Amino acid sequence: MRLSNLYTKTIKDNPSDEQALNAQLLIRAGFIHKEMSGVYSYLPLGKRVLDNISEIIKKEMNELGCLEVQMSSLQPKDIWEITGRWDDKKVDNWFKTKLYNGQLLGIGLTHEEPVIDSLKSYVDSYKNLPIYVYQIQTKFRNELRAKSGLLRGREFLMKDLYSFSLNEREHEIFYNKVIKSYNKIYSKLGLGDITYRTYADGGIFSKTFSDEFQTLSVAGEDRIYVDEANKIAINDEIYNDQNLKKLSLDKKRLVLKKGVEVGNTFSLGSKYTDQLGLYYNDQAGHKQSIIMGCYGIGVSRLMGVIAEVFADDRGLNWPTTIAPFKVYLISINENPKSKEKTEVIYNLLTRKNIDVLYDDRDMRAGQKFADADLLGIPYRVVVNQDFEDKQVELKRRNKDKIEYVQYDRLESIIS
RNA sequence: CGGGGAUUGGCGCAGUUGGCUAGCGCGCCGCGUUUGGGACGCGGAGGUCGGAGGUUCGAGUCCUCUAUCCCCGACCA
Repeated sequence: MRLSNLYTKTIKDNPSDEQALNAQLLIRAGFIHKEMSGVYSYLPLGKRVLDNISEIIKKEMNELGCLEVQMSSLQPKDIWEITGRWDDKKVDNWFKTKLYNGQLLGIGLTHEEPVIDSLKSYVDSYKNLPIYVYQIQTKFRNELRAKSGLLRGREFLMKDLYSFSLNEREHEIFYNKVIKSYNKIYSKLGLGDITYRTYADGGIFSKTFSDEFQTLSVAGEDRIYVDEANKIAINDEIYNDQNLKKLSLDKKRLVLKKGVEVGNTFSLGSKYTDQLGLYYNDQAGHKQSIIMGCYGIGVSRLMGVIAEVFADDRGLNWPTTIAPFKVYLISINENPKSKEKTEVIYNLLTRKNIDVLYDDRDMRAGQKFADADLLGIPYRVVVNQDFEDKQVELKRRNKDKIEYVQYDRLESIIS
């Protein structure tokens, strides 16, 4: 993409209505636009990052044998009344609205009820199970207080997976596969070293523990006790001697840190499937309960966390796997010859499916460098008329070293 | 929802004890000089001060209400 085609532009001053680093940088760099508190639009650059994160997640989900769907955001209240979760006293962050005829609707904040309800049309035999369905969809939650930019919004993108298994044993097996898969996802996103599986409260979902995935960050609102050597943690909310013993955690190894919850997994048993009447017939023709699990990953929250933890004083710094573009291409000391060479490189890399952001604007070098840094593009390629034939300058966003390479070698270095 | 802070061109800010045509920086438009780390000069465009009501000869400045944003707390299946 040519930068001259991008309508967003960078700004030097931090917005006055944001304190959170992730929001400040993402707004300054033109990745997101704030619509209101806790609600952001994703602009061309931000949309690419969001899509890249989604793709990584999708790939892992599909490898687990999960099927992607997209459920509705508008929700009828009756199925939620069956489980008691329509009640504002039980679930206090619903957005609710109504049709002109007076019928009440909820705006989706999670999808256990509707996914179960829809499966009733298709599941009646043990032969139909297991079923794993997921979606990446915008969720709406009427938070009392939105905060921290993308970390806690009222409208956000989330991956939610629901599993339906024949029995507890099969559920456990799948549940553990999801945990592994989640670890893979966070590694690919560059967060592997600072993201911990964390024991947490099962909430109203279940009496047992749930698993959270917490990424260490000073911006986090969760307090977790981390066992670094064993790569495990426990949330402050369930931290007590009894639970430590139950989970066989060693108090002496635990260090208190702040984390951002970037994922969670729950074992739901047959609570919701029973309530909503989703059963299967076993081989003997007897009605059996279905064991359910639900598994979330905050996609837009991840974008905020990643922006936050990798940023430096010059701006964003995306991992190569999710950067909106791999290469920021600059031609300076513009003359016809170097411009021509830059065009050649742009076309070459683009043809090789490497995402290049070509800064073809008529601007001074300093501004282009500053923008390359602020946008956090992993590789910067500079063409200068003084360079010999095929030589270009290559610099990584997170390193100071500058190297000079032949441009036909770029592809192998970058990918 | 409790407490604290904020609201002045697109963005970031200043605006004395109420007083004259509401300033500055960034950005934007034009011309010229520049051109490897957010250049410089000259000339322009753009705001009625979040909203409503009130006090006053006179309100961006004072009072009341209200909206929105940020932070702390509570809450977060």
